[in-house]
Amino acid sequence: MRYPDRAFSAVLELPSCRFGVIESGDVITELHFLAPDLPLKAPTTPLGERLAVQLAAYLADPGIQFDLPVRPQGTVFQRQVWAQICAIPTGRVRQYQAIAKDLGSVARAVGQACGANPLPLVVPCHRVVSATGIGGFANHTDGWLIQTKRWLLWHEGLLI
DNA sequence: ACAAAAAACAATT
DNA sequence: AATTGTTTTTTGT
Repeated sequence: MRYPDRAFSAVLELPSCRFGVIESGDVITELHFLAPDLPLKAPTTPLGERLAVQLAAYLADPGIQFDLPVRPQGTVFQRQVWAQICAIPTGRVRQYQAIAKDLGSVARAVGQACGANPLPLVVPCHRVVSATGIGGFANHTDGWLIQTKRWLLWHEGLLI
């Protein structure tokens, strides 16, 4: 997996892994799931602090919404997919197919756009699943990343 | 440096 | 195993 060259302004803790934050100026530009064995790093910026607070709130109650200044950058198609994903309410899932149909595209293209999502969790790409199973996560179909997707769905009451 | 071609991809039938 | 749409990487000029 390829990590960005810029440094994380904070590395927070999730039950199944770590969660890295990258910001530029006054907005968050990227979030990344990181391997569970990485060292934590306390937020060094007001924005990182704010995310840490909201993350803690989400861990306590999956119903809360993230409210952060973000700058999503991507192609037109990717932003359309991300907009569809943002429209999925907490505790609900949607299939790649369903989103593809709305956009006049195909499921596989939607999956690829999900993988390109720079703001996982805030843009809840974990709520998008395949027709036959759980689908992939962060460009993996197994390993601790997919475990993280399972955990998130479970946290929202969608899996046993 | 650019345009074209090929390959890759979180899927579905 | 064939196919889909989009993005990324490779190849040719």
